[in-house]
Amino acid sequence: MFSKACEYGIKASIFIAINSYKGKLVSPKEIAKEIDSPQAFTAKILQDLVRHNIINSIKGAYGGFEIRKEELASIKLSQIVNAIDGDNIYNGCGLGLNNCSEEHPCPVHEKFKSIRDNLKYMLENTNLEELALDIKSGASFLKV
Amino acid sequence: MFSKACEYGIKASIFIAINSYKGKLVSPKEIAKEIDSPQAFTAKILQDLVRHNIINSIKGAYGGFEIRKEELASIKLSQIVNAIDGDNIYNGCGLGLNNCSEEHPCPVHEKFKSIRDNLKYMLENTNLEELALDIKSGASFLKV
DNA sequence: TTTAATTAGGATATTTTTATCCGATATATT
DNA sequence: AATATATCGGATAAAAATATCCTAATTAAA
Repeated sequence: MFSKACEYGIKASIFIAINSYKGKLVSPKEIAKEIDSPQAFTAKILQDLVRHNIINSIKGAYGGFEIRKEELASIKLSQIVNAIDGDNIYNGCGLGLNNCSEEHPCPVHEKFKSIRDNLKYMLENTNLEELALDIKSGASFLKV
Repeated sequence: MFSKACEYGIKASIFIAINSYKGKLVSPKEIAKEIDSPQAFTAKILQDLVRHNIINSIKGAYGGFEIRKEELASIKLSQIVNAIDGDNIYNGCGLGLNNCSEEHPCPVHEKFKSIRDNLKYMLENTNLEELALDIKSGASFLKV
């Protein structure tokens, strides 16, 4: 469904969100340990998220990554997915046709429509704050 | 969503299905042209589908690929997807956790559940015959 | 039985994705 | 100003996915 990079990006964002709640900055090292991902590769993804203005980086000593508290509830999963994988997963054709549309549909166009739309709706209506709260309460987990 | 190989596999199967209706065998060359895919790579995928008993090959002169007419309606998209990409797309965790479950869910487990289940249901309840009939009637298209 | 047509399959190449390494740059503290 | 601690970013490596090429094996027809 998503690329490895995107899976790491989502999990990293959630972990950063949890810590930003407490006002704590986190490093790629801590993140990679917590989400069980390769550290250097994860760092690249973090840079990508910074460039897309999804997370914030504080450079230099005592630096790290954070997400501004007031933005936690407004950052949607779709932003992270789109930043890393693009929008093909929820906007593209299921069989890879470039010009698939209602007027010129691929064989699975109708069958995929509701699935794709549900996915899109879900990604656009799930925010980081709710995901972070579930981790904090022990309702969900980032690894193992 | 699916790999390129899987997209080609689905489209190839549909094209073979259409021709098998008429009792006509088709070659990798014809298939690749019709679904707009690289020929040799497509041929590999066809071999894979043969090994999985989804399509049938007739070797030697005047040979080609076919699907037994009586099986057209019973071959499901899920079989093709599973043969080429495995079942991860509709059975695996959205964030790649190995042991994601109701008892130990990833952060998006609940949110993904209905999407994954709908996808699974759709793939398991869509057969090659209906897809082939839509192409034949001009209701859907394999390329461009 | 020879020939031509066709799938099977191994070897290899290319591209993309995933992953690692290291020096440059930035910055808070001493 | 010097130092220690971080992120940034370029170079490179490794693995996986995608794609190509060539020969072997098979088989219908002449």
